[in-house]
Amino acid sequence: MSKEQASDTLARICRVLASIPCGHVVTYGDLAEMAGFPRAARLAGQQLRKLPKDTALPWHRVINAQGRISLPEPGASRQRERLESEGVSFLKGRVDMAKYRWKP
DNA sequence: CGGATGACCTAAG
DNA sequence: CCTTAGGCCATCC
Repeated sequence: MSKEQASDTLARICRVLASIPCGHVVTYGDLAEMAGFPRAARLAGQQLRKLPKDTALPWHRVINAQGRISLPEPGASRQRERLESEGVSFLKGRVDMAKYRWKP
């Protein structure tokens, strides 16, 4: 794979990421699929890991299919705070997917 | 070029 | 609810 493609992959992920509405969430699998990479959930995480910590993109709106934070501390706390601050509540450590999952 | 890697997913015990 | 096992995919090294 050339560098060009790798860079484009991140660009695609970011494009979708930026389109996620405030107060909603998507799974890694969804993000990958919407970016054009069906079944490449792990790729989504790998790409998100590249984002600078001060990015303006809503990286916090991405969680795993179980509705749980899939990020090691201290990131997990920061993600949860951001989500709660925009209206996404947690119950038993999980997000109510049926209610907050964004599906266009 | 080929195995290792990871912010994953699902089913099953 | 926790653990194991198998599958997946592009990128990394």
